[in-house]
Amino acid sequence: MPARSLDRSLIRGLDIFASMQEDDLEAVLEGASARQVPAGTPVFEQGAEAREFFLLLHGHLKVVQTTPDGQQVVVRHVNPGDIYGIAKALRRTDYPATSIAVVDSLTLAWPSSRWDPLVARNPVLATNALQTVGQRLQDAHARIRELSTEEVERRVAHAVLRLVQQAGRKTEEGVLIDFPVTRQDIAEMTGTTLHTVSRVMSAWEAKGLVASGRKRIVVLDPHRLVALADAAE
Amino acid sequence: MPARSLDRSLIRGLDIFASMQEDDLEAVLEGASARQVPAGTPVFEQGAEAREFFLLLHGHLKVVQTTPDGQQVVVRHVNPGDIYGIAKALRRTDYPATSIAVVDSLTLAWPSSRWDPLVARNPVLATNALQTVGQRLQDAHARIRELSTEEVERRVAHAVLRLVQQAGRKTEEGVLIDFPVTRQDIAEMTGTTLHTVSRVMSAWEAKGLVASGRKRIVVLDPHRLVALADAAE
DNA sequence: CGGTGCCTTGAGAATTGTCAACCGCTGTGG
DNA sequence: CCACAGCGGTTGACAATTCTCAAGGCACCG
Repeated sequence: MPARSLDRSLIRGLDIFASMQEDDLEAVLEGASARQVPAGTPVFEQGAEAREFFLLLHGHLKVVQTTPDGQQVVVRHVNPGDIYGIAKALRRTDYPATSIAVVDSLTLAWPSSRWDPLVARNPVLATNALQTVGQRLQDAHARIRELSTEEVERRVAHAVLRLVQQAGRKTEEGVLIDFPVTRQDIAEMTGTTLHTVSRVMSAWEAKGLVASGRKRIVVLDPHRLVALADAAE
Repeated sequence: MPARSLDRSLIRGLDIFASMQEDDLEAVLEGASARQVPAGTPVFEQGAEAREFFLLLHGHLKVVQTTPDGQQVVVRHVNPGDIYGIAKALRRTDYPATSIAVVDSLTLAWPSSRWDPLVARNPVLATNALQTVGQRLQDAHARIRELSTEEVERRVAHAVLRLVQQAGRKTEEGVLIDFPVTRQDIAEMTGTTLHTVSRVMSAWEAKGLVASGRKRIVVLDPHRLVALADAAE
C-alpha cells in the first residue's frame, strides 16, 4: 500500500519531520509504503540484510537481541512516531536486532537506499535523527547504570515505570500498561528471570502497589512505585 | 591556544571530518581552541552547562556517571579522534556525565553555539556524527546484553578485551593496555566490585592468561581470553 | 621513611538463579 | 458446547554467585 493515501494528520507533527517544508514532506512520503503488522510478527530479524528503514504509525514493537546461546534481551520498545531499523544510516548492512509487534501495528517502510538522497535533500532529517539516536544512547546509558548499580526490585520498578510512561492509560483502578506484557518480557528488560519478576510483583500486589494478571499490569500507586525505584528501600 | 597552528596531520583523516572540503575544514578549525588536560583532570562535569563540545587529539579519557548515592559507572572511553560532549547536538543543555583524563591528554574544544552553524555549512558533519553516535548506541546495547546475560568473569573478559582493542600495545610479553587501569575501573565498567575483579584476575594470572599489577594489565594469551569471553566455560 | 593508594584474600551473608511442581486461564477443535 | 492442551503465572526448596566486611601487604610518592 502506497503511503500517499495516508491520513496526513498521522504524519504531521512527528519529531523526525520537525521543521520540514510541506512539499519536501510529500516527497519523503512518496518513497514509502505502509504495512500492517499482526501481533507477534517480526518486522525485521537480527542478522538479516537491512533493505529498509521504518517509522511506526500505530501499535507497539519490541526490539530484541538474541545471544548465541538463545537468551533474549529486550533492547527497547518502539512507540508510534519513532523511526527504527535505520541500520544503513549507522553504516551497518544488517539489522543488529529483531523487532516484533506486540500488538497489531501499522508501519511505514522505505528502501534503505532512499536514506542518503532523503538526507541530501532534507539535511534537517540528519539533525533530527541525530537527536533521536542521541536520546536512545542516553536511555541505554541509564539502563547500563541501573544494571550496574541497582538490585532487581528497583530495576523492575524502573522498567514498569518506563512502560507506564510509554504506554500508560489511565483507568478507574490506576494506570494500565496498554499492551500485553509477560513476566518473561519484564525479565528480559531487566536482566533477571521470570521467577524473580514474579516474586517481586507478587510482593507489590500484596502491598497494593500494582494489580497484575496474565499479560496485564495496572499500577495502582505510581507515587509509591517511584519512591521505590528512586530511593533505596 | 588557537587550533589553527595545529599540525594538520593530526586532523586529516578523522572519521568525523570524512569527505569534507579543505577550506571547510579550515573554517571548522577556526572556531576551535586546543587544550592540555593533565591526567586525573576533568574536561567537563556531570550536570554542568554544556558550553562546549570536544574532539580528542591525544591521550585517553573515561566518561563516568555518578549515581545519587555516589556509585560510579564508566559509560565509555574516549580515544583519539573521537568527538565527545556533544550534548547540545542531542538537545541537552547539560552534560549527562563527567569526562576525566586518565593520561595527559590534548583536546580541541568548540563553543556549543558553533555546532548548528557548522552543520548548516557542512551537512556531512551531521551524517558523520549520526554514524558515530549510532556506533556508540550499538556498543551500549552490547553492554546491556552482557550485563543482562553474562556472569562476572565473562563480563570482565569482555571489558579487558575492549580495552585491548582501544589501547592495546604489543610488547614482548604480550599486549599491554596502554594507560593506567585499576581494579576499581574494571569494576565500574562491568557492574561489579573491585574485590570480585581482583579475584577473577588473580585466577587468570595463575592460569597464565594475563600479567597484572598496580594499574597495569598485560594480556599474555589473547586467544584463550577471547575463548573465555565468548563461549560458556 | 612515612603515608596513601592499590591490591589481595578470607569468611560469612545476601541476593538471585535453578529446579521442580502445580495452578488456572484461554482458546481451539472435536 | 465441552474438554483439554498449552501458555503464563506462582511458589517452595535449595544452590550458586557475588557482595560485604575485615584485615593485611606492597609499591610508589613526597
